[in-house]
Amino acid sequence: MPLSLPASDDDSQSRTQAERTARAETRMVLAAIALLNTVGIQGTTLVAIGEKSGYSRGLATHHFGSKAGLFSTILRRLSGAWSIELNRKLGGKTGLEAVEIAINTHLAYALKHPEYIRVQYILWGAAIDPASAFKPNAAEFMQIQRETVASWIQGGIDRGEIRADIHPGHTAEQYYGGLIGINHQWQVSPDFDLPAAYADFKRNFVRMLRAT
Amino acid sequence: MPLSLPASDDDSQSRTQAERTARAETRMVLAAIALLNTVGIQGTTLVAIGEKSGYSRGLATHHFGSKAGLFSTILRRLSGAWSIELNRKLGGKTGLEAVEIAINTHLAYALKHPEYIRVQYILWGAAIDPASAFKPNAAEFMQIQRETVASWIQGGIDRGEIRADIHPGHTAEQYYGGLIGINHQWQVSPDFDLPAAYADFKRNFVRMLRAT
DNA sequence: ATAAACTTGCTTGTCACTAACAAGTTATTT
DNA sequence: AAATAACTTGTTAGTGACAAGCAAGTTTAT
Repeated sequence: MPLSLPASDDDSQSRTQAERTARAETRMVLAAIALLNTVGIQGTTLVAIGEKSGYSRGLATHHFGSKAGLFSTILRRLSGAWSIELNRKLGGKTGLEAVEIAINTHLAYALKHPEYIRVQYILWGAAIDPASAFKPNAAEFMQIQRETVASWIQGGIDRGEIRADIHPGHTAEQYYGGLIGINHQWQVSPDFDLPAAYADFKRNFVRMLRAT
Repeated sequence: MPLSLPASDDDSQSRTQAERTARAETRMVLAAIALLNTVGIQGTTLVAIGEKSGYSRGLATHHFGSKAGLFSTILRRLSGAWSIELNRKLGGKTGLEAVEIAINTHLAYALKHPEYIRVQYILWGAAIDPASAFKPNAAEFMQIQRETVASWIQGGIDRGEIRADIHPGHTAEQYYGGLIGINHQWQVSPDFDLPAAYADFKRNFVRMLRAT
């Protein structure tokens, strides 16, 4: 499920129902991402999404059911696009190498697609809210990511390149916590030096893992 | 500016204007904290705050000007209460000891006042939004906290107990990032083991700092 | 093959609720 | 008692959500 529209997105050509729906959803998701980046959650109204994407004011509500449903869909799409990118760069590697590649890919992705990362953190931030309907969504994604990281670490331990006294699960939490915290500060503080923070984090984290 | 009301908060007694205003603000802030913990940002309406705190539906708007003004006030109050607590525990210490005390105090505070920490992270989460009016508020608080942490680290370097090749500013970012990330995961994942994550973080962070 | 019957996608109408402002009322101060 | 500050009530534009209707696409019967 790619995030962008097909290259030739010509209007006024016949489509099957499935294509029509997919096209409408993608266009609305893209409109919502653009709106979230400029006018935030409050400003991203269901009416504005429908109209900005070339449909009626009612379609977003009809299609996503609710504003929370829309955000849930966006998070799923963004997570999917990120997973594809990461796996492409990883190529099945594990251990220290996987950790380093993952951190590098995180930074590169944040610099290449800041509008995606920004939306991801806007929505993750909103997911903390007790009434957030897409909290399970965010929690599940993090859970899966943590388990992936833990498996890399376990692989490194098995191969002897990562210290044996490290707990993969807890360490994956530290890994993800570090990334979340760095990105959070970046989003809030306009002059935050993201590359420097990533470099520091990578150096410290790898040094902590490495077997002596 | 304490977060709670004075011990004897008797009704129907004469007050000065300043007392009246302060009492109203504190009662509304407490009502808002309770509402944020249960029904979230959307559910925390200005009408509900006024009525829950024993006033009219219009007072919250009148007093805070806007919903963002209310949240800004809450963040200022929470930050103030936290700073007092931290300085009480620190007693002017710096270096490795200060870092360890600060992390311990963070955990203890989160366990003792989860409703305060929760609101802090709900609002910090909302501060990521591009349209957030209290983003400067959150950014300033983090900035000050980072500078404080950097000064502890500098003190430790001067005394030779912290490695000299460490950059205090960048390391303070890593410190705060770690804490933010841990708390974020705790807020989103109900079964997250906060004490274990704090223990891990403290061990790794201190080991990274310590001069060999 | 084609047209009617049906299904699904999309639009318009409507309603309860909210933030915000303005104007009025009550409490404190001088 | 006049003036000022705190608080309340009246009102409005705008939002999310739902319901009913319309149009495009798909299936089935002849």
